[in-house]
Amino acid sequence: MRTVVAPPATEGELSERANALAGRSLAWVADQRGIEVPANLKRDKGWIGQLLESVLGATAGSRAQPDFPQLGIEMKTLPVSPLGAPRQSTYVCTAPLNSSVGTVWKESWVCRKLARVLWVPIVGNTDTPVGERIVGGPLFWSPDAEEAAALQTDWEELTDLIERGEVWQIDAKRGQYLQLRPKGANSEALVWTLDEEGEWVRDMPRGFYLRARFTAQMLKKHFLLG
DNA sequence: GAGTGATCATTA
DNA sequence: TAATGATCACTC
Repeated sequence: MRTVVAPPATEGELSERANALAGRSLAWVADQRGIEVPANLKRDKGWIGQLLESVLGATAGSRAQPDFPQLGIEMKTLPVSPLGAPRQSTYVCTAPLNSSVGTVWKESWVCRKLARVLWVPIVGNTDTPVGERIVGGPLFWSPDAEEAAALQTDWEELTDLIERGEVWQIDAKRGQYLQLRPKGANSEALVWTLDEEGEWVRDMPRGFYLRARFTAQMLKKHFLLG
């Protein structure tokens, strides 16, 4: 059995661990943990994220909590091209379609999840073998006033529609930076939600995602200021 | 090529 | 079933 890496006690310690991985290949990182590198991610879509969680000492599991509960930090890998451009949108959290709570931005899952994030860029293209992709320099991030305001605007628009029972007419085109997309095992997956008339109906589970243009701007700011 | 909608694995 | 980790794959 593999040993478990103890959670970092401080953000500084987490930063040290993350920086120690910068420049390393995923094959090297996986070898540290005695983990095999899959030929492709077709059936292991979350492999990179779970590998990094394992090596950094994040709490394993799929609980609705930050990866580092004591530090209040969420870790996310970010696939980027060799030029540094994000290749995909980033999943934030599940959208609550059936709960009557959290209608205030500051208390929302999105706001709390993004309050403090450790971004770990993974450099490579789709055709780059998984093991040859390189871990980039970590970025500890919190949204600035501008970013927070933009996210809040998008979140409020989407949340308002959910509350009005109009989830069925939301598609991924809404939202400047934050979008709502299907997030289930497949298109057949169902969850309970309320329609316009307050009747319980079944619909697709959804999740909030950050558009690539948002993370691209974020990296650009960091690059220019750093 | 970008972006949306679909999908895969695992754990609680 | 619902949450986590995301990328795949098809359409435009």
